[in-house]
Amino acid sequence: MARQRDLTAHQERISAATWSVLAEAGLPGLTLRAVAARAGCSTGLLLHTFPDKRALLLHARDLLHQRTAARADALEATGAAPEEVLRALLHQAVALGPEQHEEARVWIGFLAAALAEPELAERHVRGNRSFLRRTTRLLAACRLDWDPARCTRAATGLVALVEGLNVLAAADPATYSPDAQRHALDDALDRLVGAAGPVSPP
Amino acid sequence: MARQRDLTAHQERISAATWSVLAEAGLPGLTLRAVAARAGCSTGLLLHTFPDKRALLLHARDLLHQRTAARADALEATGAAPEEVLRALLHQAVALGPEQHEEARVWIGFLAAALAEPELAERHVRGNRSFLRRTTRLLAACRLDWDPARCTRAATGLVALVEGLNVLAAADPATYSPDAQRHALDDALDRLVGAAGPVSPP
DNA sequence: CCGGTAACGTAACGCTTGTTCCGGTAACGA
DNA sequence: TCGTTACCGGAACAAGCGTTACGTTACCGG
Repeated sequence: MARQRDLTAHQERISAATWSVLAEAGLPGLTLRAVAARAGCSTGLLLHTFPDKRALLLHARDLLHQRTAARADALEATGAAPEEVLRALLHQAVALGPEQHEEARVWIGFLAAALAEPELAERHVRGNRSFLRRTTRLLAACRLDWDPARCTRAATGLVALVEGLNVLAAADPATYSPDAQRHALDDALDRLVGAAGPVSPP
Repeated sequence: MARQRDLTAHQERISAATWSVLAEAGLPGLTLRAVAARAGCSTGLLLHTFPDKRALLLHARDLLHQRTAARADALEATGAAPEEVLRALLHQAVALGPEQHEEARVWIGFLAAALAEPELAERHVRGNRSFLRRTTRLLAACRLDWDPARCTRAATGLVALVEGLNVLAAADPATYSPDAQRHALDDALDRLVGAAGPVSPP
């Protein structure tokens, strides 16, 4: 036999390079050669790891979804009160630090690509609906007095607010500063699940 | 002398074709040949009307901003109460009908392109800040008891909500239906400027 | 230690892109 | 009516793209 490769490791490294290029150079700058240069390999390895560019994009998109879902699962697994989990979930979903900033840029790139690629659109819809379901579930746990329809409507507003902040902050971080985002998010949350404190005020 | 052209008409028609292609085929499908075909002319005319592709994009972007600004100005010129104007402004900014749906797709395309093109990013920032200023001004007229900082913060949340709804509805119109968007927007507005009625309830 | 095999880099291909250039054409003044 | 002049279409260009095919290299079994 002969040498054997670590296919999963290659996929991960190349997907990471895809994110990096997408965040930095945008959708038109996302070429196989740029990704290969960022990953420190040749275009040959790229197309030995993925059948074509579309598959590369899909895998990178799936990885983005898996990563955010894992973070959310970790938050829920802490066993904290639903109010806390909901607040933490939305706060970490918003673009505060430079790392989440890059993620927002990547997200926009994938979204723009999804408008023309049905397969990418399907991933986007699946991911966002998953986020919306999770938010609805947490909100319902906070407001036991609300019927499911009302929870869904309120959660829709929360998710839209979060994604709007992400999108706007990605393009104008000065106006949509971390403080401004936190305020906007907390204002909306306080209205729904009560004031800021983790437990009900005395 | 010889025949003379209507430069402005050409610019408008070509920019309209640019929107159409951008909304339908996305950013990667936006080629000069596709725009020319949609406008019913040759690529020669495109580059006699605009020096290059970048200038074409910038002009189309400016036109989008001008058009939304004109709609907003018209709303303010009606002389209605600021509560009504604010509500109407945000409702028409959200993607309800198919026409505004297409506009949202175009907006996403420009946004994604702006992440790599500084000149487009500048237009985006200018346009969004203008929208934010207008919202802040209207909100301040509704809530005379609030200080400017609070108005700015609340307006930031409103704008983010509107753009978030637009973005999400463009990719998943089933989940973010017109009804869902209206509810989310009215919920947020009712909290800030009082209940739904155009005038104060009896 | 060495053959053989799988993995990888490289170079080339065909295609499409943005852009340029020139020939034809339609309108205006005389 | 006719010549001139600006305008427009379409072919042609270089560059860059995704993709393919082939040669090289590095590893594992014997």
